[in-house]
Amino acid sequence: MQETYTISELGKEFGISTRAIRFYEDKQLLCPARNGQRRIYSRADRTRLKLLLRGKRLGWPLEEIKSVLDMYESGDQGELLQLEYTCRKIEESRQQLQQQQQDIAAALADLRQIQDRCETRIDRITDADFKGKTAGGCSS
Amino acid sequence: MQETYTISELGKEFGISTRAIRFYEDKQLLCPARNGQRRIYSRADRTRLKLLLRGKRLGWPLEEIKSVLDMYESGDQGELLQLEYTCRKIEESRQQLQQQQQDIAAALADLRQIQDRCETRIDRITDADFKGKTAGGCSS
DNA sequence: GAGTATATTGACGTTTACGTAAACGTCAAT
DNA sequence: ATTGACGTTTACGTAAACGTCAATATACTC
Repeated sequence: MQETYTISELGKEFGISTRAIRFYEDKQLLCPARNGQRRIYSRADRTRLKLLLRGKRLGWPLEEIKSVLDMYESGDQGELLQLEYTCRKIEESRQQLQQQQQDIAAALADLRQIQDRCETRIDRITDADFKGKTAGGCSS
Repeated sequence: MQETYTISELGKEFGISTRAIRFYEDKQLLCPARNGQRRIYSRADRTRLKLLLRGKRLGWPLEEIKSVLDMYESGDQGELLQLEYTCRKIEESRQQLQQQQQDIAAALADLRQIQDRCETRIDRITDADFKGKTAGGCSS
């Protein structure tokens, strides 16, 4: 594994644009070193980006991702008030995650049901050459 | 439980604005009955809205939520091609959901770690009146 | 040292998901 | 008959998260 990365390397690796990466920096989610103008990303920067994208997949807004990312660095230092604030934020995030877990479980269960009905129906059509009519739903 | 609902009833129940609900209708995610101008929501409409909001909590864009919602109604009827398309969409959604499950598990594990470090640190400060200095991270 | 590739900083455009305000209808209560 | 609560459409505004140029700088390479 490399020590440092260019912006386009990271872009390719994670399948995002360099514009996006610079945008994240603009919003203080990243702050890579510089060689003159050029940005140089350390392994830590890469990890931060990786975590950032995980947050995105979970549908979090960038600002929330930022505050969570900041916990990683403030978790073992800082003032008492800072720490307590961080702890509260963590609790919030946990509850949100647990809500999401339930939502996902429910959604997966629903999808399984639909899939079953769907496949049964396909079998019937392809096997017996059944015919039916379309109806219902939100007609356009 | 009621048979029908007004727009503001649903708004209150789910903690969203009536504007949002009308917007969802605009985007074809809902299509309630009407009494003249007034919208009348059935239990099925309410369920649709409930599922819609679950999708939102999972960070899905409205258009994707729409296509998933439409599966609920097209799962047991429609043409062969329609059904196969629906099946593919379901597979996609499932994979996304499973990715999210992993992300959440990882995020929860990370949070636990940070929380531990955080609490240990708080204990040290409050118990022994330790002092430290702030540093690191993305300085503003 | 001219060309090509990659980088940078602006500036403006775009899409999504609503908020907000205007201007009006309807019905019940006062 | 007017006040107030609720509803309607139409239209414009906005914040987030980038995309898309354009103009410019730096680096490699033949």
